[in-house]
Amino acid sequence: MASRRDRVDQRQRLSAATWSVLAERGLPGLTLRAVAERAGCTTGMVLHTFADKQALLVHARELLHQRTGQRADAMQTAAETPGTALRTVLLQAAAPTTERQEEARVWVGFLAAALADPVLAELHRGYNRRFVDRVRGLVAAVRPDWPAADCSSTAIGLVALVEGLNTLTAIDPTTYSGAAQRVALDDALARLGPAAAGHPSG
Amino acid sequence: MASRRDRVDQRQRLSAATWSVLAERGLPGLTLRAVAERAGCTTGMVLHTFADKQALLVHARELLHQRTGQRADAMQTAAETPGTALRTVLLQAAAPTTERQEEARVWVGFLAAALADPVLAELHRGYNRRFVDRVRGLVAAVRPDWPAADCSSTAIGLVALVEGLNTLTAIDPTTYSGAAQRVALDDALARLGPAAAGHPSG
DNA sequence: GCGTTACCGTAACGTACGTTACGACAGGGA
DNA sequence: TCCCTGTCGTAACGTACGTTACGGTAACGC
Repeated sequence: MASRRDRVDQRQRLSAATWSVLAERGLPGLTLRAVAERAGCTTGMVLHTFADKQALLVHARELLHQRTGQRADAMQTAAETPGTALRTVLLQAAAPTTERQEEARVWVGFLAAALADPVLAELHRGYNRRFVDRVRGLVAAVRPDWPAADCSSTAIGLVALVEGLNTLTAIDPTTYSGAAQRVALDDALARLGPAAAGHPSG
Repeated sequence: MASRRDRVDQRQRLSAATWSVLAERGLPGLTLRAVAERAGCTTGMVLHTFADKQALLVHARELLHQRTGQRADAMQTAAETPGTALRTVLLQAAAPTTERQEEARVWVGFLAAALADPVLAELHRGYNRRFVDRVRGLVAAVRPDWPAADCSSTAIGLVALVEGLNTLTAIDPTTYSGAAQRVALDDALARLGPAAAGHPSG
């Protein structure tokens, strides 16, 4: 007998609920009961869809990466030049809008959870290294004249800047406003030359 | 009757134990029992010294800021030029050594706790803004010819870079090694001109 | 030396967590 | 129609948490 309900859809809805609770209540408030209440079901259904809490966390973490990754893909393919691709990818990875600030809080929550959960830590490292690789490739496309080592160090610096903006915006959106993030990013991109400079239109 | 034991010393030892547990077990493992065990006492003594868990957390957070602030003060006053002052202050704020990586993990833990605790959040914002002010002053000292707005945005960018390095090192010390952090920081400081360039001696 | 007072370990309480077991219910095959 | 299998809500379990109450103990004032 096949499944009477859509299991994949249920997993996604529960992951979204996990994400929502994590953004609103923070890591200590992320309980199975809170997730079930947000998803409109019971803990029994949650643990019937996922084996345990860690499986739910892992799937929610994968969902977060999937969303950000798809957005980065869209930005990268839509860009006309490598310079705009690099800038838009980095900018959307930061948290310039209120919606992205929620993602930033979720990201910080997963990061803190990963410090005590080896599985989440390994996921986090993998995703972040993939992001560094993506940025490294874009830097190399913008500056083909640079040696690989320079592209790598530049990519690491850019990723650290973006994730730092993410982290700081999560706790202090006033100081680290969207405009301030754009300025900081364009400032860093200015070292790559005019090919990666930001446009006035945003 | 005066206190028979040194209350101040006890608070500091308990805060250090809080810090130690937070670095080792992460935020979920930070319990009063774990802190008491690490400090070599019982939960009764912990809650006799601090009113509740949040008071312990707040004091430990203040201790972390006190240590980093004192280190920054020492670096700043020992520096011979504003350029070296800015560089050393930023570099020690990052996590180039194993010891600082432990601090970085603690910092991330407090950050995640602050997302759900308004008191810790306000503390975090205050400390971070003070750090931004410090960096802004050093940037202005290095480049007196820059307008104030440029100094502010540069300071925000440098702080975001440093905290980003902190965050990423906490979970992936391999990718974000001490050498990589120095390169990324010197790369960003190169935009301030030769006055803030890093010395080969480290 | 004795009463008082502050200190702190012990033990328990209530609560909330993750997890498990069980029963009700609904959809397909014979 | 009857059964059987999968699905999910209900309720409970054991555990660990923050917190509180209480008793023993050691230091100070007299």
